Amino acid sequence: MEEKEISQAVIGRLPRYFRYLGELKDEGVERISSQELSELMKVTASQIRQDFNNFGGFGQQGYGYNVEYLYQEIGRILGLDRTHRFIIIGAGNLGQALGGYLNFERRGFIFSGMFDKNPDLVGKEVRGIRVQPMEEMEQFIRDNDVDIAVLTIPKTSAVEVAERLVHIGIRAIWNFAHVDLNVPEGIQVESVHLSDSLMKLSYNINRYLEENEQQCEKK
Amino acid sequence: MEEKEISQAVIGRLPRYFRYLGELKDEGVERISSQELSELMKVTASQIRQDFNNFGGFGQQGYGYNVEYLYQEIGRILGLDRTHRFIIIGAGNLGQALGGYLNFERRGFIFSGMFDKNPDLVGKEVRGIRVQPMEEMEQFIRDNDVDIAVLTIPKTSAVEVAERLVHIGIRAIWNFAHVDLNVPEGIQVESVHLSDSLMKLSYNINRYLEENEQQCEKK
DNA sequence: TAGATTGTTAATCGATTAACAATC
DNA sequence: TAGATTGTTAATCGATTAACAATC
Repeated sequence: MEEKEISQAVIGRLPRYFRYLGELKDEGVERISSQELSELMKVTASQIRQDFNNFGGFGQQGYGYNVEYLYQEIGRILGLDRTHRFIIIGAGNLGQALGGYLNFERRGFIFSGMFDKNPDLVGKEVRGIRVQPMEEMEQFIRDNDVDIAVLTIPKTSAVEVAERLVHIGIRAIWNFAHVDLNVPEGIQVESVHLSDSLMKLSYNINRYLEENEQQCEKK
Repeated sequence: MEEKEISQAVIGRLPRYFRYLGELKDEGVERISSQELSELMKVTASQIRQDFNNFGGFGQQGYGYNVEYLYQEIGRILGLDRTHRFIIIGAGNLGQALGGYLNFERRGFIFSGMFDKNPDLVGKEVRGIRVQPMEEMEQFIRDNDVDIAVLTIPKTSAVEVAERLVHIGIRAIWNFAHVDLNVPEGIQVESVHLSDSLMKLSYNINRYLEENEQQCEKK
């Protein structure tokens, strides 16, 4: 039974489909064609159909796709029908921001614990969760069936904490530290490198400026 | 004078090169070959050479690349030799986290102003910057030569605020709201969709679980 | 000069788009 | 049945990798 591997390019587009379908659903739209969806999302209808057909036929010839059904199926593919318990390591502003973000809860991501090595932050509460010292992390993960650890700590400590997480058998790491984490196969890492994102923006600003300067010179 | 357009795939890799080269530089490494760098970064040497050669020849046959020089050149390509003034719109935890992030300053991104529509937050200070009411945004952008607006507000207000920013002639938007912003050509938008990132993680966790379940069944 | 390693061209691979037969 | 639109195969495009001549 050979399962074809789905490319990460496709996976990366699923959340966006999910978002648009959720909005359509909320607006009471019942059916949509790949053509209509393509105009809304500014991608090709071909790509939409190809993407969905990686997972089986969700549509019906002559009709299109049922919004509610497709929404649910994509949610299921993304694993949003299961619950995932997560802890946040690093109780600074970013950690607090993520802990307070209620939309995660709606998608089955349960904020279960928070840790910090700074004694001043220990004991503080974020959305009903008390910040604990780092020493209690391993025990807490074991006792509370934690799937995901969110790293909102500086890169200097991130590597070391990641090693502890791997050792205790964490399933996934959502990494906000500005460093690449090397973990064994089977442990999932998703990194959000904010400054990389900002640098890309900077490049595109300046590229645009330069193009315009050239055009002015031509005149 | 036909300028070849650099693909966003390449641009997206530049910040990572920049980061590794910065670390090598700090460690006092003087020269590095594409082969060595490829082992460090876990990409192919071929890709590294191709990427760099989009911008001209930075290396020397038989020698490799000078770390310091390459680091500077990539920084320049990314526009990090210029300063960019940014304001943060939305003074919640995420906005405060970004405002407090000192590393941006080191790269030439100057935190200049902060705005919120909530009167309770107006007047509060984040790293010496006073939160102002939304009404003052346009005047502030005009007076302070602001390049980038960072949106850390809910999606409901993000679309409306983005329109105001476009109207006043902002150059770039760094968007953390969970919505796609449609802006005219020439205004740069870089979106960080945190829940999309979390959903990708969720997919990969569950994919791995399912693969293992299948393997168990086989036995 | 000999060895190393780039810059660059050519080959391969994968992802996107186009086309259309299948079918609701 | 006729029209619409999917699912899927084939064509195209772009990105990655391999190979090697140029050259430091």
